[in-house]
Amino acid sequence: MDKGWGLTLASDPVSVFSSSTNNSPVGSFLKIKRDFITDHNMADSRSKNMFQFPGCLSAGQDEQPPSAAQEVDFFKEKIINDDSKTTSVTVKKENPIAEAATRTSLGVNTGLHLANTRSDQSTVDDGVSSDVDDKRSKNNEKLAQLQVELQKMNTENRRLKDMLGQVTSNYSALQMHFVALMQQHQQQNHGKESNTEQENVEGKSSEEKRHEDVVVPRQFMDLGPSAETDELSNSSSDERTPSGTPQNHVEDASPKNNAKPPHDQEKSTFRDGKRIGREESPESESQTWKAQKLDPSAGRAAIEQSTDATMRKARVSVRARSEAPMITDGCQWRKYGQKMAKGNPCPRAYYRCTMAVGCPVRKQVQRCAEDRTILITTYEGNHNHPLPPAAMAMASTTAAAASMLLSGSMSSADGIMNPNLLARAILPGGSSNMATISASAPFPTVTLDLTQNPNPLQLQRPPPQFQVPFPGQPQNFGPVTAPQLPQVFGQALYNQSKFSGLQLSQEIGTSQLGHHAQPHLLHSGQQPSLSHDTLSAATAAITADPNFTAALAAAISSIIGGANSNTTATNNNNSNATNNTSHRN
DNA sequence: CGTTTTTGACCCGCGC
DNA sequence: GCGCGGGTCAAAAACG
Repeated sequence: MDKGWGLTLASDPVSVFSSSTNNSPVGSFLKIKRDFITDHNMADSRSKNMFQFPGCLSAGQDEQPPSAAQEVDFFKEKIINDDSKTTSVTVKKENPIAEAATRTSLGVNTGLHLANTRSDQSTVDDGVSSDVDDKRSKNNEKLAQLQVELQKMNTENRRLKDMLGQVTSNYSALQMHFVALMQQHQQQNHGKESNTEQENVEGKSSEEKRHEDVVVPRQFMDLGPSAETDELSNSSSDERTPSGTPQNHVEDASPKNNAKPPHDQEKSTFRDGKRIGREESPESESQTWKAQKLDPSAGRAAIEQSTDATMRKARVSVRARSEAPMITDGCQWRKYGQKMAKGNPCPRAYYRCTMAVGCPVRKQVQRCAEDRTILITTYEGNHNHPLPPAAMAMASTTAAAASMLLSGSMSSADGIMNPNLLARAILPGGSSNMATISASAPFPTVTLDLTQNPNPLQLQRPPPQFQVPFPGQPQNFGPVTAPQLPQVFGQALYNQSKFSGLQLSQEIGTSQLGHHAQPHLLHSGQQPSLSHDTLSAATAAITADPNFTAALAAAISSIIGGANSNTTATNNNNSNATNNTSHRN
């Protein structure tokens, strides 16, 4: 995942600009974006603010050389000084001198700096020569020029800032849009699943379920790199040894817990940390340790680990109608516990992902007490392994929602996210019955309600705010550029439709899920019910707006881009290392 | 025989 | 400090 589109949408200088003002909703976006963009600068104490993201939104941090943080800091100083320079000339004269060494050492030069340097040099020269007053007047002229230049830069900075705000806003909207899409896909899948199972004898349900768990993912494995991703992975995921991990290495790799023995480390963490300490921690620690052995820059692994821990605090609850004991989300789960939850006669089942050793993802499945046809599945954590496209739908959905939740909680000063923002992002149409947010402790939770069908696929109307021209955007978009998007997105939609029985053309304009003709179970090689015509028409409509296309390209690339770097199902260590997103997550 | 599920026990945080 | 509830563990049972 080399193409973090966060990097594309905003370079570091811009991201730094965004860090100065964060009170407005746009500021919230900016802050979110900044976290994505500059989280390579957050390996310090601010790493707690890091959260991973599905796809490669924070992939840049893994690609940044260790000096990247310095560069960012430098820019910060630069900005501060730029601000100050607008008010005073004398300050301007001093700071550039002080900064000159820094800038020179960093190999970064700005026109401003050069001008100041020349000014200083000219001072010396003039001092040697004759007229001091003339020299001063010249200097004043140059300073005036510098001021003008500064004003220009400030203006451009503001423009970039605004641009970034728009970009991040669009990004957020897109992401939640994607979430909504995935929900839709999953919902359809649920409907298909439940119908199928209703037709079968009760006793065969488990067999049916397993059949689906196996067949459905395999069915789409042929999507290959274009659809396969490790969008949720964030921690290096070699084959892990769940136990017997050399914990001393872990300590070394975990700067926060250096002083603590591993056990105390586990005990001292939060409730969630406790879980991590108990079983995820050995795994993650093992990952960290291995990464440290294999990768000299293993310190990032610890960051990733903490990122993962952060990610696990967010939960995504999916409410869906299903007769099956568990919704089919493409992953393989193993039940490790069952409890009777208070206030609900139905037991709550605990599952953990078994698609990869040490995958920290868990989920809880419980039927709704009021309506037992509703199955509430709560996901937690990020997959540290590649997912089949079938699993991607739900995984990316939940990871995106979790990321959104975390980003939202981080974006506000008091840790409470802006629900309006999310509601707008999730539901451009204004409906609010699809996703609810609970930021209450201990775990912020996003509930995606698939039991009611909102206006599906708002993609048909490109949101009007997608007007960012994305100047210079292609630089980091990687292979997924706007002209390629129709193919990519179309393929993605097509694949998703294959996976979940999404009926794009039928969905548009309809609002009742139950009215859909349920597609037959799709088998390998079988065409989905969605025709290419309708698909292409919808794709064309979606991609008609080039700006939306560009933004969507970024979103898509963030999710499926991981396949470019890694398509192996055995080990995605690389992608995890470069995909610290999150997410993904 | 290996894997998965079941289920009682255990741990831990939180509220009283 | 104690009880409660959520979450996890791990031995035993079930399954293929």
